[in-house]
Amino acid sequence: MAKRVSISDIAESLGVSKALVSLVVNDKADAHGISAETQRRVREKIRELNYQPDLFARSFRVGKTNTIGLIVSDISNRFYARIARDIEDHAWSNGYSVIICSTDENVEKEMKQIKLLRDRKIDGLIISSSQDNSDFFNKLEEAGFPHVLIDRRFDDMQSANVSVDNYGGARMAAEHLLKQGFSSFAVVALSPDHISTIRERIKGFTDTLGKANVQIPPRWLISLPFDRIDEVLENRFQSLYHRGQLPGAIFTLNNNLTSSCLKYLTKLSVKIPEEVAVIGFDDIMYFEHTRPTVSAISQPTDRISEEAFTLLLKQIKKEKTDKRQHSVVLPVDIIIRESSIKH
Amino acid sequence: MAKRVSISDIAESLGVSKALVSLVVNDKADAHGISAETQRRVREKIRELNYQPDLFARSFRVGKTNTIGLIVSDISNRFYARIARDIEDHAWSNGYSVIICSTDENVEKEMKQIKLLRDRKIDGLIISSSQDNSDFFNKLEEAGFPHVLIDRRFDDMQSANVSVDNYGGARMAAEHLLKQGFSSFAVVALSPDHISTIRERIKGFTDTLGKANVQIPPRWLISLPFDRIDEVLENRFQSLYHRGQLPGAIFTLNNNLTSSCLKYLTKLSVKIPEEVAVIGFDDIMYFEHTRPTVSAISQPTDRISEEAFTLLLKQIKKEKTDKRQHSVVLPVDIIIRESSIKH
DNA sequence: AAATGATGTTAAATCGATTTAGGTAGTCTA
DNA sequence: TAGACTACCTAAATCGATTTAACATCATTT
Repeated sequence: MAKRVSISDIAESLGVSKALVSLVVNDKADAHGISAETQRRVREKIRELNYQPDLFARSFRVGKTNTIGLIVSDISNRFYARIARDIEDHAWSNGYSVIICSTDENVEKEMKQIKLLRDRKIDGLIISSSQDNSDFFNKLEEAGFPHVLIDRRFDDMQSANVSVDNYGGARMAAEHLLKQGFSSFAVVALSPDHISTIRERIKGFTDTLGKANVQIPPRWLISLPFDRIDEVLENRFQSLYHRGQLPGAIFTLNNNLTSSCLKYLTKLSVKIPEEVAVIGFDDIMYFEHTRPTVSAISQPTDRISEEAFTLLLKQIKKEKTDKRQHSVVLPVDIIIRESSIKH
Repeated sequence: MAKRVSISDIAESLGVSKALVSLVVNDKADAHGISAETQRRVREKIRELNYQPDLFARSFRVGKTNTIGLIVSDISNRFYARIARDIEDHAWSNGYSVIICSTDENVEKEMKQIKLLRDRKIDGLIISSSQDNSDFFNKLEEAGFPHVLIDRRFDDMQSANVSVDNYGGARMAAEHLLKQGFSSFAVVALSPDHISTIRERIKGFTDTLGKANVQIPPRWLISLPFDRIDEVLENRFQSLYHRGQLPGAIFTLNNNLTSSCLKYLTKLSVKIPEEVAVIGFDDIMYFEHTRPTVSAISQPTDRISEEAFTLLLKQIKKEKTDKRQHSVVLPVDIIIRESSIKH
């Protein structure tokens, strides 16, 4: 394995200083009055020896790695997979690489990952956090570390953040179901109940039902632990089914939960939407093709990624930003398909 | 933003050398006969000043970054998303981070990404390559750079690699369709036709049909450009449909293609499987819930990830490996659902 | 002829660690 | 008491770049 050519090799073989070579490489030669002829010779030698600057060494020196971190609960979830892809694209076209971490909704793991990423000297972080308050990120903000929270938010939050109108989306879902004439409702949620998206979606839904004087009884507020969604949901559905206590309509709080509901209702031969209607938060392509096709609140993943990356880049480049543009809330759409149409 | 505590700060405040502190930090103190008392003082000071070694500087010095690269055509494709997640898990539990890149089947982009990742001094690379020959990777192998090819393979390949039995899977699909009594067949493939998975799947399918004296006419060999799958497929289906030339059964070569077929056949109100049957390579969870449910050849993504990471780690750790264990081919399963059952 | 200015270049510090070949002081042996 | 040995510790090189202050030359001005 031939040793790599370093800046010293160029300098020595040309009888000039490393400084000069560095200046040429970084296009600062003119500004430092290096003669055109010398620059030519350096460039020629660089080509001749196939010198490629060691980005790692440079990063070490200048303290910038051109790498950002992306932390989400699970990169294989379609919602986050799409966001990851979009962010990767934006990163790539701006010369950044992205390190991806999945937390499994585990706060401790998330903390370790953030620590590791900072040790690795990433330039910035985009994160959908599982934490239950903003303390940590407020500290990060104070420390001036570039970061953008996506998807989930906190109440007294200083950090830049991009989220969607969860409350509004849930309200649309509720209004739609009410208009269809359903009268009993269940919510299938995720169990760390401090997560803002979950809270807001539940609130949007129940508030709207409340206005129509509809309450959701506790047995229909189903909250599933992240790592045992399937198992627990199947049990709950079974027991509700056998007691004849299935609701008229179910609002599921993310695409995984929607899929699981589909799966276990189907397994019980419960007809959707005739016996139980379903509408979910977060739309994915497959809901167009399932049996029945599934109604969902669709989130603009591409815009989330774009806004988040833009906000992050501004912080990294230390551009002055208006704190009011710091917090972006994007609109959602309701996509009505068969699963929520009253028979 | 308070400056970080460095090893010199510890050394100075204690009146010892940086070397000593480093030895203590790296648990090499005993081996170097540093007295227990001194070690205690160092550790105490480290705690007191909350010193955290700069991993980046360390990486620079020792030439290991504890970072690996993962390059695939599209991280938002469910197949790769799952693999990414699994690899990330293995990496995390072994102290590695992973940088993810999507190539969009663009060889030039792939080359640039590899170059960038190597510049960033990743310790190893797992890649599903879009290249059309093994030259580049053979060079990489010669250079001793740790890497594992996944999913796609090359003929005269030196590099470690993990793939599945594409030929066998395609044969199963063909045999199944023949047994169902279908007599005319189309293949929906991806257009860079040098990709091994595509080639092997086509060959496995056509070979098997050939043995039953069935040929596929050119109009039913549909090859779609990666970036315009939907657009082109819709056109092809429309023209076939209007000329009454739809085949009895379609074999689609990956989960995206399967989804697209579903979409555009449905759009034309073509009944699956009554008018056209469908079976796809690569199973995803949703195929259990689509209308109709979709038959597919299922790949063991978890084992692909596991084998790939294991092989990579061995190379990174420079463990002697038997070249015969260098090339892993995993078995696939056929999952028969409604879409391929003859009416 | 001295001062000033312009032009082109470099020495050396620096980033924060790791590593290796020694050095010192005290004790023990012959 | 010289030499060897032990126990502890350190100086300095190194990884590969960037950056800044300063230094030669030589030409021009006063």
